[in-house]
Amino acid sequence: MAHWLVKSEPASWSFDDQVAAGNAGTFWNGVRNHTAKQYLMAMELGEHVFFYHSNHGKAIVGVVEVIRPYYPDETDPTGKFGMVDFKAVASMPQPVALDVIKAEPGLAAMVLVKNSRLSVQPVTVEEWALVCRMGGLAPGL
DNA sequence: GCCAACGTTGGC
DNA sequence: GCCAACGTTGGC
Repeated sequence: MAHWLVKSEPASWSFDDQVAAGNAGTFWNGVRNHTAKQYLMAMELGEHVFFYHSNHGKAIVGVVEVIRPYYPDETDPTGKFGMVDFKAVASMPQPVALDVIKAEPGLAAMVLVKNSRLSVQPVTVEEWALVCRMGGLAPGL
């Protein structure tokens, strides 16, 4: 099972919005970048994904689960990009802020640190476990 | 197919 | 609100 991280501007779509969508979940789109698309396409059913708030927030605030793998996004006029469906799984008891991530040597290689503009990114098993621990979340998630 | 110009993202 | 980094576009 691979792990991932997606970014969302909370003013347009926040983790609270995701939680409000309940177990039925909802689509997550807005990817207009081919690298991000590659990762989005690689997501499999049941995989877990960190939910990061960019700009206002700048913290990993929760975990979502892939409940429907990649499918076309009809709102994309170019027809090139697709989306997945997520449902909220857990919110971080203690959100893990970007400056804390940057200060943690074990997370220095995170894509979030190295390529801050990529909106969908892979997370290694080690990074996943460490961020969960820092956020006060059970590592099994 | 190269590369300059432009647009967008996102941290500060 | 500014600006650096990066992706994309389009002229050649």
